[in-house]
Amino acid sequence: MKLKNFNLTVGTQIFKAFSEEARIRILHLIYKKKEMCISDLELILEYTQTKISRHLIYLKNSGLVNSRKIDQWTFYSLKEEVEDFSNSMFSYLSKDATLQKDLETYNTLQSNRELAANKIVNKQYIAK
Amino acid sequence: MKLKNFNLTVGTQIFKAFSEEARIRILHLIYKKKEMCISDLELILEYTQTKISRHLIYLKNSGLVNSRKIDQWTFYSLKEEVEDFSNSMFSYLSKDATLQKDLETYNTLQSNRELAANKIVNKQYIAK
DNA sequence: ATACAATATGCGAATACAAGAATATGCTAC
DNA sequence: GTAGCATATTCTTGTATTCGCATATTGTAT
Repeated sequence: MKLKNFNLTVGTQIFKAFSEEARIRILHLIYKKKEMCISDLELILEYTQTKISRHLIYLKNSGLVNSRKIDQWTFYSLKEEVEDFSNSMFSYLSKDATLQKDLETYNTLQSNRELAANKIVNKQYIAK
Repeated sequence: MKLKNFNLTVGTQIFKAFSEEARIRILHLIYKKKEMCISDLELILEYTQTKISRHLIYLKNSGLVNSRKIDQWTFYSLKEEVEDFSNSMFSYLSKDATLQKDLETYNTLQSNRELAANKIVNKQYIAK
């Protein structure tokens, strides 16, 4: 589903969201993994909790992500309307070393069962 | 021609360039009309000279535009490497009312021969 | 109730950005 | 040389961003 009115105002807001390294890395993981919580992003990106929390709130206020609580975790997911746009953007960035490494780090941590996502017993929670 | 290495660093820089209404409107006219000078942008967008000059220098430093002098005018054009990317971006924004109006204003001013582009006698100058 | 985990927020500091006014530069024409 | 035009730059002001630290909030487990 595409953004209905991608005008100047909405556009600048979305571009601004993508104009920060931390936000791109966060968005990228959300985009690839469908859902991410702060503590997992903390482990993967090695940012402080404050930093990640704030950027996620920024992204939520900008209308790029949704959030929902599962137990003590807040999971953030990409809004349907921006999936198409994000797809374009991340195809441009598909070769970036940092973003590739982030995905590898995710996989390693998941294999080692160190992610919060592993602690969710009922897998239906995670299923989109 | 595509950007060879559209990585995180280059990406955030380009996104930042697009995250400002004034810069988008300027870039859009450059994109559509191939070349624009400050005084023409001043007439069309009704921004101050300082504002336009600064944003153009910003865009040049960010590697999005080229510049060349013709007589007393400095003409700015899109860099080949970002044409593909700009094409995507402006297709998202193709329905925007402000951007459409800017093009109409350009046409009106050009018909009335009020643009600097009209004052260039030798049309070969403008031809890309 | 105490302790802990995940997340959010108030505060303060450093930095970056955007913009106008005035001025400077450089080029053209007379 | 003087005047005028197009553009760039300096100075300054106000505003926005980003971030860490410490603290608050909410929920869970014991």
